[in-house]
Amino acid sequence: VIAIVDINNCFASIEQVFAPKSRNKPCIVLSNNDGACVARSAEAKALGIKMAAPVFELKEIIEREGVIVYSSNYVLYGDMSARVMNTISFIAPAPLEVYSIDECFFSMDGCSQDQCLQIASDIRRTVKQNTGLTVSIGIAPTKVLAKAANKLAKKLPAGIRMLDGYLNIAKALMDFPVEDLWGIGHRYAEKLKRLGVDTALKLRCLPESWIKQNMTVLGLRLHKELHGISCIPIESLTPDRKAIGSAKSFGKPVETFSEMHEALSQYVATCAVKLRNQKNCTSLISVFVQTNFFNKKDKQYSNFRTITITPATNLTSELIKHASFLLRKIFKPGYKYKRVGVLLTGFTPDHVRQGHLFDTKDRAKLSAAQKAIDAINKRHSRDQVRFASMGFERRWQMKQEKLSKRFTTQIEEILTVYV
DNA sequence: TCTGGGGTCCTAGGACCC
DNA sequence: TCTGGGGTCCTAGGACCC
Repeated sequence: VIAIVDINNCFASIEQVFAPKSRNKPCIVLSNNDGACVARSAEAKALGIKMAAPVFELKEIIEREGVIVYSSNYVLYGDMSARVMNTISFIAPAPLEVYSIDECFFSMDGCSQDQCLQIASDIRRTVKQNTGLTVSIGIAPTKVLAKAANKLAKKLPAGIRMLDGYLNIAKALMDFPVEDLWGIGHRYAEKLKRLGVDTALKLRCLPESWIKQNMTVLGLRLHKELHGISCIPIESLTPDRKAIGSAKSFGKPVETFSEMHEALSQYVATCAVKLRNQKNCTSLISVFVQTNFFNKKDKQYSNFRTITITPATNLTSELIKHASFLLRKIFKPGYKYKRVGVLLTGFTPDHVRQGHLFDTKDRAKLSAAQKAIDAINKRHSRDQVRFASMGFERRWQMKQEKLSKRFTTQIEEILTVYV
């Protein structure tokens, strides 16, 4: 038996915890650059505001209905998420798989139906008390069915739904839209609907051979899970990343090499910290540039280039040097750029790094310096010590006009309460 | 004016090995 | 006349997730 716990309207709900005036009101959270809507309170959903809708299309409804708008504040969401997961882990009978910022799975093997429901309601009550957030809980024999149960739970006042028994499950899947299944994206949904397969139950009734041929082994796994055969195990240990990247759109178009280079250096530094945190070195670095595809008037350009790094490294200084080299190769003047990005792949553990015959650098010394920088930045704030190439003016930085405070992680930004 | 960011996995095809 | 068998690795493209 598998449970999944999911925070309702996660980002919007977190903002509402810290801004009582926005509770029970339509409230949305925007993507980076305040570009599109990525989270909506129940009231905002009721107004018909769609997920991923661009803000300029929502302008009218925002003004007319007094919708409260926030930029995304990942420091705050990350910390609140950790508090929720921590709370759940004290009550859950098994280790959690933290699947995303707002969801976790855990096993309930060995619990009776009553125990499952009791644990679920304990979790709901305690998370609400500890964090002010509401969670929904789905319980079923497989992950795919638990996800479906979770979706159904959101429509119930109790916020908990358990699916068990082959026939009961069939009944629930009968009016479950196929596109709402975990693992069915818009491509497969279109294809299935064209064949008249519009519910989860109809998908479950298709023969395995058809599934395998048209939806690869991933589809096959999903199909078996719908039949109650668990194929996707709970993984409570998070594996190391196989790729680490950063690519953000600019707040305004960027045309100069120097500004592109500043932004790229910043993104490389961010990736390098993550790389060192998982104790890896990287041997492949790619850089890409992009103009704004939505802008039909300006001429468009995009390009990317990859090089192998020998010996593999995780030093920010070296990575910035390689990234600059690549940017110089693909940057063309005369365009209005929207985005620059970097992707690191080809990881090796840092303690078994392959050396290089002609490498003369004193790596022990460079690593020690890097460690000192990381320690300072960890204790104080991010980028307290940084490379000059990361820039100071930062005119390329993303737009975040409605950013809330980092209430739970910066003492200077703690919530003030008037009595 | 204005449309996010960061990931994973699978498959097919080509190059290459002995 | 006629040209094997059993593999690995890499890449691009496409699907998916939150």
